[in-house]
Amino acid sequence: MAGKRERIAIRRIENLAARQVTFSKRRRGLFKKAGELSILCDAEVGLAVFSATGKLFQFASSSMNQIIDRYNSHSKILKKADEPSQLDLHEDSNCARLRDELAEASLWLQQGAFVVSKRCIRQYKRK
Amino acid sequence: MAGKRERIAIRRIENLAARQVTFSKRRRGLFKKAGELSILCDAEVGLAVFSATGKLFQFASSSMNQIIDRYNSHSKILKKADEPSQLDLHEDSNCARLRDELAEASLWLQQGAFVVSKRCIRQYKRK
DNA sequence: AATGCTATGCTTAGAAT
DNA sequence: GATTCTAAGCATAGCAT
Repeated sequence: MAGKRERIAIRRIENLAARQVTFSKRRRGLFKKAGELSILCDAEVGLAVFSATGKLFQFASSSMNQIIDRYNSHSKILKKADEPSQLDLHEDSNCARLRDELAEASLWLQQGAFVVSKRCIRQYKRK
Repeated sequence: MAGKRERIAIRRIENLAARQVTFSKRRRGLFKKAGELSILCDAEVGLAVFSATGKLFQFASSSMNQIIDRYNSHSKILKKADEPSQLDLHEDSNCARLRDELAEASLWLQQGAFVVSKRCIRQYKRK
């Protein structure tokens, strides 16, 4: 009845059912630990997990977009710290990123059977 | 001599030295678990941690850029993970969610000395 | 700041539901 | 495919170095 447990090797679990169960259990454990680390140590944590079947699971102590932006700026600054006109190099990518985000948000809303309200747009434009 | 251990509450550790030690230990544990999950379950895992002092630690089972790209193409389309409540999972409405994202993107651009172009807004409204 | 120790709490493999 | 149960295996809090 009770499972007698042995240590497992860290390699791909071949049995599909066992792999799925382990994925479910360990994923929950990982997300819990990520949340605990962010709270205990005042850290910003972002975690994205894609299952073998392509499903996305995510955790973000703040918001994932904020973390990705911070990651990108961190990486770029590290890579191009000696680059004099750094901001200029980012213009196109920043604009493209924004358009992508707007497009994604729009798609998200459409699939949620919503339409972006004109009031949201007006509020946004006033900022 | 041996530390008698009690369960700890999950809240910010006030003592700086203790917080740093815990950050170091738990961060290692978290990265180890992330790697194990990716191998055992054939999952793609990306993890970014910013310490309270702004230092970046990252893990990616493939490459972080690849994971971010995959995230961007999935995040707004697929349903969220089963992760127990974090800030960005509980917006009251999709409208608020969108507005926050737009504000975030706008802030990002402003920090890069940009203003959101009106053309971006018009493109967005047409969708 | 990082590492070793060890008792204790937490995670989870395996089996059953 | 998720959840429950139990016993092992693991992670780690508190100290000491």
